[in-house]
Amino acid sequence: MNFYEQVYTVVRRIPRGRVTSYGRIAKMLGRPRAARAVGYALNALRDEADHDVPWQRVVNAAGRISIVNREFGSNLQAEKLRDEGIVIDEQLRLVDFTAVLWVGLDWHETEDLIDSNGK
DNA sequence: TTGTTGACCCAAG
DNA sequence: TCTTGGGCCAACA
Repeated sequence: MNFYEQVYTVVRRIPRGRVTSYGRIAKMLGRPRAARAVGYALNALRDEADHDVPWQRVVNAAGRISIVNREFGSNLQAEKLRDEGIVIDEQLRLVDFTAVLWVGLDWHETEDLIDSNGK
């Protein structure tokens, strides 16, 4: 199981209507400083036609959406999150970030998850 | 092997 | 608030 797959495994555990951050995911995987790599992994999803990873539930540590659309005034990630009931303002900030934040799993639990799921 | 590039993070100012 | 700078990790040429 490579790093990307580990990231996806954790992201799939995020409940609907909740969010977490790149850094937290990295921490769950036992790599507290690999946040950038998590973003890189999610970026790679765009090329995969068929996946069930709720990438929209991952934002940066400040509770803001990091993906920039060239199209003015709309943002795919914001739309998806609003569909789940999350309130986002015009500047792509999650209004109630702390309330919807998914604290996630500790390293130990994540390890088990990856083991049982991995090949 | 080296350098560059990100959907990042955090501390300062 | 916002901008900077330094630090980090993984993929890729």
